[in-house]
Amino acid sequence: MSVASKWGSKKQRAEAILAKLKILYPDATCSLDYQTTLQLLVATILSAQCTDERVNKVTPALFKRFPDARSLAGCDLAKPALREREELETLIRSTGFYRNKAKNIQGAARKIVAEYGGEVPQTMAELITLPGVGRKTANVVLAHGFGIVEGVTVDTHVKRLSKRLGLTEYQDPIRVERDLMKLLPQPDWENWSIRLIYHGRAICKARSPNCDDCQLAHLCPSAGSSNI
DNA sequence: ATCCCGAGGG
DNA sequence: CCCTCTGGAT
Repeated sequence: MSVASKWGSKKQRAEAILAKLKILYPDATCSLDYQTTLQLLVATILSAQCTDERVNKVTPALFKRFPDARSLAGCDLAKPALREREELETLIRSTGFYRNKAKNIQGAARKIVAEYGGEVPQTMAELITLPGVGRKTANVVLAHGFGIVEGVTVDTHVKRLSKRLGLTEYQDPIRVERDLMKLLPQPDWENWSIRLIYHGRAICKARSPNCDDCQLAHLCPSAGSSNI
């Protein structure tokens, strides 16, 4: 029996999954800790290939030492930039990829100071010109920082679960995003990602998905299968 | 396709 | 030991 005949159309199933997610995770929000949009941007860059829990362990000291774009850019310090970057690297070291992340955070901060008056720009086109900022990071900053939903945030969890749920065949995040944008109502794009991430962390884990405890199993073509 | 990178789980 | 964690640049 085909997936379509057993579960209805892809779009119907997507909306049924969305409705169930809203019940399962009614209060789901971005789990990164931050006070300003700049801090949200920095925390999101740090979250690459790293748990949010770990990011939240380093950001209190990080944001105390470097509270805004100007301080991250090194403009208000007499110290040479290299010394400053080493200090930044030390503060974020445990998040992994720390050399690239430090370089990107400082590069992004400098560009924000030089070209945007120290304020995080509010468009996708501008955000993705910042070093270390791709479409995923830009979507997070736009949605949570500015309330602008231009697309669906596709990270490792959203990609994995959307594929397991039979809503896309692709691996490429851009194509996954395009499929999800067609299947889901625009006002739900952002909360879809947040809730799917919660579900991915708690139940539909990358290595060993807990299909026995999954409230979406009746809507999932991969449930109980080893073919995932 | 490959590299960057540490920490935690199994 | 190997895999994964809210990726992005080359």
